[in-house]
Amino acid sequence: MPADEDDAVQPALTREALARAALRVLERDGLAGLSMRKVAAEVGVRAASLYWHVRDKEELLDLLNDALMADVEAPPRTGDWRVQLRGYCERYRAHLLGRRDAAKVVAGRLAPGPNLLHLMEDQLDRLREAGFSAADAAMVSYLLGAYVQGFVLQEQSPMAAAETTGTGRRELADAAAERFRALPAAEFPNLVAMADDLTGPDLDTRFAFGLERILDGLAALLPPERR
Amino acid sequence: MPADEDDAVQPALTREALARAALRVLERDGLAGLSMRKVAAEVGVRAASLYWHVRDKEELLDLLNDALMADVEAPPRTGDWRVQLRGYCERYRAHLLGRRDAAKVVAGRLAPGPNLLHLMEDQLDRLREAGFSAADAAMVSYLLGAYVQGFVLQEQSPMAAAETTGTGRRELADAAAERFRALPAAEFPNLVAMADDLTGPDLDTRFAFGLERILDGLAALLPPERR
DNA sequence: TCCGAGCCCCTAACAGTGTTAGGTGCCGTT
DNA sequence: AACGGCACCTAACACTGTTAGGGGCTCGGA
Repeated sequence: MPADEDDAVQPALTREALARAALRVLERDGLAGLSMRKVAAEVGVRAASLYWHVRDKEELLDLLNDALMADVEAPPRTGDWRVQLRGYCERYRAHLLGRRDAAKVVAGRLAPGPNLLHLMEDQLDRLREAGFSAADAAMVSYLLGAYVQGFVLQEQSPMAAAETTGTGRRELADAAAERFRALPAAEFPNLVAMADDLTGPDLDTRFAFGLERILDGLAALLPPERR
Repeated sequence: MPADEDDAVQPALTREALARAALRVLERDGLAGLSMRKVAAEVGVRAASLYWHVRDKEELLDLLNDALMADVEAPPRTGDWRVQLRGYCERYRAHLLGRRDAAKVVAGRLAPGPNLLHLMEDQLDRLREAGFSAADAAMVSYLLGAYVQGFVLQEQSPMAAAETTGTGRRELADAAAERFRALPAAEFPNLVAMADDLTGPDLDTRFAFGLERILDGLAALLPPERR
């Protein structure tokens, strides 16, 4: 049984090939279904052989983490800082949303790989050019990262649940609203009254809302003529 | 062998007792070391018996999730909306930081338990009182949740690493700065130049920075006289 | 008083997990 | 021709979540 069509192109079993194989397994079976044995099979090898190239499963996940960051496209370098930063966050979110369980893999993983480093470099460069101080730029980068990772982490779990249970996102949101409405009104007056507000707006507009608030807050850091 | 000093106080094996046991195992062995067998042992029972009270490990984690949210103390209901909201986020962060792997457990877990519902209720109430519209209040709650969860998730992983490797946080940050400085300056000019800015400020000030930016952005939603 | 029902726990096992020890063939160098 | 190390292998270990089936225990009804 041919294990992998890459074998012709990439006969050597490198760490990069391992990362790509892990990426395919992740896409197929999700993070919970990603095992050393499956990744090994994907490259046509038995599990123990992976430990020649990689110390741990943890190290393989680090590789996978960087592979996940491979093709995040940076926004065009046109327009003011606000549209560029917005573009960055939107594309980053879309990228994570597009790969299965990406947020869970990325979440809380230190040791940024080369791909992420390039992204940071580019982002910091634009922040400096926009007029943010070095100290502020570093903080802003951290802030934006925390927001979009946190957001995607929360929105991607229901996506996975919807996939496995077969229910659509609209039905899931409606069910959530129903749960809020069913709460005892004496104890949770706001949750009951705001059930629609809490579950109604789709995640795109929720993400955009938060992002615009943050950008508003960042603008106050700049001298008035550069806002 | 006595399994648990709670046995005298709480002889019945309820779901709540299970959640508390899981909490103790989490504190002792971390999320990776939390197994059904260990939780069972903690309540003086064998693993298979847990499945009488709980469908899944997933369901046990839902219970654990809510147990984790048990004693987050709300800030005093004094001062303007800004100090109250800031207090909320700071306490929430401190609470998560105080329990081992809390962020990883909470991250991306849908189905809020009763404890979290009470928190949301209280927070929404204050937002409404501050003058935010129902739609805005719902969005703001979501935004703040994403930010602090995302932030704590990123900062708690190094804490775990520091614990297991025995190195202090300061040394860890210094090592990170060193890695940035060692990068090829032609490819990563900003990362190299800003190494200190990126790793220097401690996480408390980084968290506060992002939070103040967000609060600034939220203020713009309110009519000028209520800011 | 006996009997069944349901609750709550048990043992045993299954398939699968990460990881290590030790062995084996091949390939380039000396 | 012998050697060293690279890159794989088999076999096994301890552990995981989960299920099947069984056994007491207590209760309500006949």
